[in-house]
Order: sequence, then structure tokens, then C-alpha cells
Amino acid sequence: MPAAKHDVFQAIADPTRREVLKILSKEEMPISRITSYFPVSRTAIVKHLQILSDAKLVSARKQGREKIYALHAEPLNDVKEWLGYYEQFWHNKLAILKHLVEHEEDNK
Amino acid sequence: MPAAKHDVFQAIADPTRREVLKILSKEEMPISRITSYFPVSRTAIVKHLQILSDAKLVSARKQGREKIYALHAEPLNDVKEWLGYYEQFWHNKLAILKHLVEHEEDNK
DNA sequence: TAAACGTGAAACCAAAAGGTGTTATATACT
DNA sequence: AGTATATAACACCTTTTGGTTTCACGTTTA
Repeated sequence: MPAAKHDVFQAIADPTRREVLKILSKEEMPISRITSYFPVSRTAIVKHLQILSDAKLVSARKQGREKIYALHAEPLNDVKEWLGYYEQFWHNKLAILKHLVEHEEDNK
Repeated sequence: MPAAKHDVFQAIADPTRREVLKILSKEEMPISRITSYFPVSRTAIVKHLQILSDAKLVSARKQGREKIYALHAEPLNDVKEWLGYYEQFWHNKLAILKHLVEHEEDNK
């Protein structure tokens, strides 16, 4: 898994990683505790955390022998901005639909 | 590539597919013309289109020997809703930062 | 009708993704 | 000191991803 190759879009593509983000949104916690929420091995979770870390969606600090991960949601703003451009398209569809409904009214 | 296995998060994870969406947002067009925008083969683009189609992000209609694809942006609303939950976190950070700045003022 | 065009479909391939288990190392506890 | 704990670092495996080439088939068009 090459470093610094994962952007935020790829990071959130995996359901397990989205679940990790959700869990970390409640409270920060060490790796072993994050792992306890999932049916997969700690090693697998560590890899997901590395990908999330590449995308800057989580940050880690070492406390004694534990490594505590926390949510870092800011990069999600990139996704929001990307979505912004497309909102016009589904909003327009709604507007067109509304117009059609109103047109139906006219035909009564 | 198994059908109906791709959700919208996975569909938008790939840069080429995001580019396809952008191109289709300008105008609908047949496969061969979409392909002309990319340095990869038509077959590769067809596969991307199938994934986008699985995620309901594009729709296709056949016109003569051409298959015309169009953007269908509505499913992106799922992503927007998912993001909604996380907005509070990066907004809170900004609020905290603002508070710190104001606290600095107090110490002058 | 024959040639050109646009697409569909299959077979194949290298690399990445997602997962496993084992071993090593640093920190904490008794 | 000795043991248990939390993580790190490997080596390895299977499936998916993103790409290719080749060939067949229906639709236009010269």
C-alpha cells in the first residue's frame, strides 16, 4: 500500500473506512479498541487507518504504548465542494418536475 | 465486473469516472465521443460507464448504432447527506479556532 | 451490396485492494 | 525481573480494478 497515494474520494469509498470515521466521530480511541468494533483483524484495520491517514481524515498521537486515532474531518470539504458543482443538476431536475406538475394543473 | 455491486461512493472514487461525469454534465454523448477525451481504450471507458451505470449516475439510450450516455446526478445526494453528518466537525473546529482568536484578544 | 462505423463481448494481464498470520519491539504491570 | 499488552513490520494470499487486444454483430452510408 504505497503512501500518499490516497485521496479523500478513495478513502471514503470503502464501507469499513466510513464506519471507522463514524466511530471516531463519537470519540478518539486506540487501534485495538477501534478493531473491537469490526469482524476483521487488527492488521486490516491498521491498513484502513493508514489510508485514512494518507487522506488526512484521521490523525494519530502516541500515548505510552497506545496509538490514539482521532477524526479530522476537514478534507471532506473537498468532497463537498466537488458535489457543489453537481447540485444544480439534480436541483434542476426537481425544478423541471415541479414545472411539469404545474403544467398538469394548467391542463385541467 | 459484477453488476449492481457498485455504490455511488465507489463510483466517484476513480478520477477517470469523475472526469466522465464532468464531461457528461456539459452534454450527453455516445461512447466513442466520450472515449475521445481520454488516453485509454474504448473498452476501458465502457467499463467505467458500466460502473457509473450500476451506481445510477448515468443513463443510456440507444439511438441507431450509437449508445448515448447522459448524466443522472441524483444519487450524489446520498453523498451529500452522508457529508451532512460530518460538517459539524469541521465547522466546530472553525468555531473553536474563532474562540481561540478571540481569547487572544482578551490577553492583550 | 460492400465497406465503414459504433458497439458488444470474451480472454487475458499486472497491479492494487483487502485480508490473513507470524514475528519483533517497546511499554506497562505484578 | 518477568509477563502481559499494544503496536509495528513482514510475508503471503485471493479478489477486484483498470487496463489491454481481438473478434463478432448490427447499422449506416457510399
